[in-house]
Order: sequence, then structure tokens, then C-alpha cells
Amino acid sequence: MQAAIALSTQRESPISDRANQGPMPGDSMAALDHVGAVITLQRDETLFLGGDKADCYFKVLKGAVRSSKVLDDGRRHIGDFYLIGDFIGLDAGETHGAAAEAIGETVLIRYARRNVDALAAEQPRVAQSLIELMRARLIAARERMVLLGHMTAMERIAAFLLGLAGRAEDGRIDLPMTRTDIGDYLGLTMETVSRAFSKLKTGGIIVQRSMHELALVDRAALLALIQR
Amino acid sequence: MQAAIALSTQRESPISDRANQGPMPGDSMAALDHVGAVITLQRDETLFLGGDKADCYFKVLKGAVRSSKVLDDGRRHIGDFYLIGDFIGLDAGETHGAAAEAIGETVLIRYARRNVDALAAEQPRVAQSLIELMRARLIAARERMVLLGHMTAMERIAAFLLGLAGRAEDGRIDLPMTRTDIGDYLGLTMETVSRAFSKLKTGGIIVQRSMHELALVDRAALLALIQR
DNA sequence: CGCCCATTTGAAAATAATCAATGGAAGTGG
DNA sequence: CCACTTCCATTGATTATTTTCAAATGGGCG
Repeated sequence: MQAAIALSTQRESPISDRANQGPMPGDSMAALDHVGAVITLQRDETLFLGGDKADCYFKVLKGAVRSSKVLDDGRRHIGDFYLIGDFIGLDAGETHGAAAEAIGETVLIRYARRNVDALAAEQPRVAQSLIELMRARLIAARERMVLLGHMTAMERIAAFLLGLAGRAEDGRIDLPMTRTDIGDYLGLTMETVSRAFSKLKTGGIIVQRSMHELALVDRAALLALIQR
Repeated sequence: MQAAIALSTQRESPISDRANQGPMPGDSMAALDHVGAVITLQRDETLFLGGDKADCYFKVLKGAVRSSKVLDDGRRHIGDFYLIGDFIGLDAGETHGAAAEAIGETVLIRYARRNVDALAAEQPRVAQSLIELMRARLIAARERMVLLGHMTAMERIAAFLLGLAGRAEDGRIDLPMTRTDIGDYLGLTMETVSRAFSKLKTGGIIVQRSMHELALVDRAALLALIQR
């Protein structure tokens, strides 16, 4: 399955169901396919730590990764969830600003940043692709700021679930992460996340198939929730 | 004053006092200097609206600009404040996702995006500079997410003031925007912002010189506030 | 000088966090 | 394979923070 390791298949931004803005960049980056090494992580194993030298990009082939950062007061902030197809490491200067850990058993492909940079220096189209990818991430970051700055707990959860549901056409939503992970991602406590889920279940908007798999029954109701 | 219109003098990110991460990119973009047009806006005049075609970049020469977006419920989110030296338009796909308005009388220089893109296509170093600038903005966006997701009202205000104070070496802080602007930027109400300011004044940490100018008396105290 | 708008301040209400206890699932080792 | 253990999730009660509503103050500008 070639597409699985082609950079060109990467999604622009984790957890976002916003419509594509024009054609996907990255087709010109297929030349990188052969330089990637496949690595596997077990649950809670770290891909890198905050402060580590950022000399690689990664793409998730299987499983899921969370980017996390422990704050001064001991609380934890989750920067992003990276699911299948997502690209890791685009943001990061010399060093990583946050750690990355596997949520479950996870398989990734690793690209040396040096190689990517060299390719970008040679081929303007590759550089342009990188710029477009980062622009997309910046746009996603802005959406998340609106969420964190102006949305209620329920709205955040609704937006989060809609983002995940955008992946699968049927209503199946895979939640590999814990409630605490979700809380740290949305700026809420685990308890608030749990209560919101319960309310959605009671309201018949979602059905819980197992602890880590939901079915979205009423998409319209969720959409209504994020538009107060 | 050549430096004033050189792209190379732009700051990496609005409202952030984080240390520079290596040498500033952009020196290779001096070739753009001659293609910029100077424009002037009065208070509350719009530079562009959300949805407008994004065919230009701008740099603030004088004054200040806010990027704003009205949410479905009528509330307003401020994406960023752009102060002197800041570069506008790096995030934006085909169209702008938010409006940009002058906070007071503001002078900007405008660069056609087409020209910048063409230059990037010719000169890998220019493309690399753009990538680095966007990376820096992404890093700043992540910091803001931590602020919006995990900080209290007082911590947000402290971080905001420290970011502004980072500009001027002496403790003078210029606040061209209103309390409402600040609230919409930090995910707080105008009243909460005002109360936080009052508490800082009472505590002798800041002194209010005029409505839009503060003096930072006790920087260490502010720093302590953001590290609970 | 007076008006208008931004700001400040106060009191009440709402939202989410915290504290606390129970329930349930997954994984371990006998 | 089952029981034990541990971690995660759920639910309830209380507390804290921020918002909302309301009123008064003050500055800037015509």
C-alpha cells in the first residue's frame, strides 16, 4: 500500500472537519517516500520529549499520538492529537516545545528533517507545499483558539466529536485517548468531559459502543450545539 | 529610514516575549522592499474583512491592528494584535478567516502576495524564511492555546502585559486597544479584565499613567503570577 | 461645557473546578 | 480461567471563578 507512506496523503490538521481549502499540497513531496524509516511504539512510550532536538518529522501509520506539556503548576496541556495520516513535527524550532507519546500501540514513519529541508531547498514546489501545510496548521490553530477562548464545555466537546467524526463517514467515532487526555486538550477537567458525554448519551445524540468507541446518532444536534 | 520597510525587521510573533530561537530569518527578503505600497487607515477602518481574497501581506509601520471575528452567538474573538513591526497575512488560505481593523490611526506597508510567492519560488532562501516565520507563529499559537486553555484570568492578563512589556525596555506599556478588545483576545469579559487591572494597581505592580498607557513597576511580581 | 462612550465597581447568577465516593473495565498473576 | 488489583470513568455535593446584569464614574471629543 504505497499511499500509506506517501507524504501526499497527510491530512492538513488534526481534529478538524473544516472543508479543504483548495487542492492539497504535498504531491511534490513523494520523493521523500524512500527516506522514511518505520518505527513502532507501545502505549505511553515517548516519541520525543520537550526540549529534545527536533531533527525528524513523523507520520502516523497506525494508532495515535498525543503532544503534551506539563505546566508549572503540574497540570498538563495537550497540544494536539495526531491520528492516522497526521504529520508530526511541522511546528518545532530547533527543539520540540512539547513531548509526544503514543496513546496506544502506534506505528510511525520517520523522515529526517535534514532530508526534507534539502529537498525543499532544491525544489521550490516542495517548499511551497511545506508553506501551505504550515498555513493550514496555523488556520487550525486559530480555530482552536476560538474554541478555547470562547466556547462552553459542551460546545468544546461537540466541536471535538464533530472533528473526529469528520474522519469516518459513518457515525463511528474512535476515542483512543482517555477522558483526562480529552480534558487536557480542551481545557476542561476529566469530570466535566465525562458529564458532557453523559448528557449527550442521555439526549440520544451519541451512543457509547465501548469505552473508546462512540456512534454519532444525531450529527445535526451536535452542530446545533456549537452554534448556540 | 530603510529598516522601517525592510521585511527583515519584522518580529516573529505578536504579543510574545519569548527569547529568539536562533537567528532571525528574513534577511533574504530584502528584495521585496521596493514592491511595497504604503497605506494609512483611520481608527476602526478595516484593512480587510473575513472572507476577502487574501492577495496581500501587510506590515505595521505605525499604530496597531486587530484581527477579529464575530462568532455565531454575536460574541467577538480577537485573533491577534499586530503592533509596530508585525507582519499581517501569513496565516490565511485563499481568503482571510478574520477581519483586520486599525485600532487607532495606522500606517502599513502592503506587499502583493503574488510577488512574495514568486520570489519564494525563485529563491529557496526566501521560501525557507517564510517557513521559519510561519513556524514561529505556530509556536506562538501553541503558547496562546496554553494560555486560553489552562490559565486563570489573572494569569492571562499578566502574560499579556509581560508580552507587551517585552517590547519596551523601560516599564512603559502602550495599550492602544480597549478593555473589550483585550477581553476578546484573552477569552475574558471586559469586566474581568478591568478587575484584574484594578487588582494589579492596588497591589502596586502596575501604575496607570493614562487610559492607554501603563508603567510596569514590579515585573517579577507579574512573572510570579503566571507561574502560580 | 456637556455629551457619549469606555471604564470601573458592585451584586447576583451561572459555569466549571474541586473534593469525594462509587462503579466498571482492563490487565496481572496465580 | 478466575480472582485480584489498578486505573479509568461516572456521578454527586460543594466551592471557586468568571460571567452577567446593573449602576455609577470618568475621560475624551465635539
